[in-house]
Amino acid sequence: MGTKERRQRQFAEREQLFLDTARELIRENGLLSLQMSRVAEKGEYAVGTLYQHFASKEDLLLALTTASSHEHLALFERVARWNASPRDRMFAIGVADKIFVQRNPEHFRIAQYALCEVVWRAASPERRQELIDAGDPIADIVVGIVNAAVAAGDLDLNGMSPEQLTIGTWALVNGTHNLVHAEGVLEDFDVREPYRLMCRHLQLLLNGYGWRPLADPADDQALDKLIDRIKDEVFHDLCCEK
Amino acid sequence: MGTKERRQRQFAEREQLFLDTARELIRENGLLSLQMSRVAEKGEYAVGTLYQHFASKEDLLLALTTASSHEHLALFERVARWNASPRDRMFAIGVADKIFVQRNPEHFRIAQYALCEVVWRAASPERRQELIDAGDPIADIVVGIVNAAVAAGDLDLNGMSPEQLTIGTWALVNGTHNLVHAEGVLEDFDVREPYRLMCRHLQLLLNGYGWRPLADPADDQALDKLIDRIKDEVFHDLCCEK
DNA sequence: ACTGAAAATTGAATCCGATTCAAAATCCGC
DNA sequence: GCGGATTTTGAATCGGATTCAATTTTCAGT
Repeated sequence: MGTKERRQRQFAEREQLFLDTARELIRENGLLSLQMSRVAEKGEYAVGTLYQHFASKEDLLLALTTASSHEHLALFERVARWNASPRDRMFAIGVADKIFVQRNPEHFRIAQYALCEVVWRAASPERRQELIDAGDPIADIVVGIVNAAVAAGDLDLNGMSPEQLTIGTWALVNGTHNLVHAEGVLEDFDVREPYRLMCRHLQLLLNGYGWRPLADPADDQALDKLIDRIKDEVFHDLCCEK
Repeated sequence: MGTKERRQRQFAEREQLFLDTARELIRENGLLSLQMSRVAEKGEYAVGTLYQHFASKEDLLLALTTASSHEHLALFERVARWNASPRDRMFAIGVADKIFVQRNPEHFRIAQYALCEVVWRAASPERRQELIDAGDPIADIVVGIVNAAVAAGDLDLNGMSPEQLTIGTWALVNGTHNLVHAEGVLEDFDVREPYRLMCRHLQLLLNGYGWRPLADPADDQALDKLIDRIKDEVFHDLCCEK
């Protein structure tokens, strides 16, 4: 009597297929030319079937964003499980973020669009809730590390809540992502290593919170060693690049 | 023989009318339900006439963003002309930004959407260039103040260029704007005074660059006095709020 | 004031792609 | 193998952006 279960499984598999197909089409042709009929065609189903899964194009876009967020969370969870000092884990969050961007190069373009009023409002409440729910545990992990850092005496929040610090750094990180992924605007604009700049500014922010400096900024070797250690201990199976 | 000139003037006036009308419709009904036919109707022209001005809906959205950016620039130019220390002028930039947001409450929602790949790519190259050009002088003013601050010994860039510092702070400011203006996502999320948080983080950043603290953070009165002075000397005709 | 070519304006018709839904195909317990 | 339930299909519909032929207005020349 496993019929129902099999059907559910097949349904879930097909949803994944559609998500992968859409992502591939976006990667190939850009978000602008994404068409529901093409997603269906490339997935080798009729449009009606695609609409069994996603009530609208907007729902599909939110679902894509949510799926990426789950991958994002999975990376952060490795860090949360990593048995290391808050200082090292906070740095590992940065490494995780970088790996996430590498593995989901289109995520921020899609997310930026999906969160715009026009797309957000057009999507169904259920999909919106899913996306909200996907973000919470990601923030929770960062807040947890901040709390651990405070407990370890690495950080002095000076009356501010861990959530506030997290939101503030999120604003910086997200602003940088948007800057980097802004389509075209910056074509002729020399943004030199914006992520390195972001790291520096994060460091300055954290220093402002009494964070013990991670490493002597001039000591690149110590930094590289830490990054290698994180890649080795936390993301060993994901870091193919040398 | 001023016929041509008059026609050009009338054309420009009508363009302004359409922009105002569109902004009003967005304020009333949201970006999602903006329709070209409604803009034309509310402006009391036929759609064809609207299309004389804007090649597409996307062009209209970029034009709206560009127009707001010009207002943004006008506020910053007051600061640039203000005869005060770099430190005070940098603070005045913050005040200018706040006034801008108050006077253009829908700007960031529109801009966030306009810069998404989908809208950006669909717009005409001319409109895109206009928007890019509108942003440059805004950044230049901030860079100029940063340079003045370095010259005055208020700021130690430590090898970083003023442009880089400006981009980094832009990422923080813009990330905060996006956070605050994100539609709906944060409905049930307690973002306590995100702008105050941003100011604090900006302060920390600038401190990290050796910026002499603006004021004793505990000395609210000195801060309020400075803000009052800025409103009085720079924005006297705009600050209606008590 | 009148005329006709040029410029501006109009809005009905077109187009495109998202979405629907009645029909056809498939599944599954008997 | 049957028949009702479920799933899939894709042609038809729909909504809104965009076009463009027809109409109206403008205005220099008379």
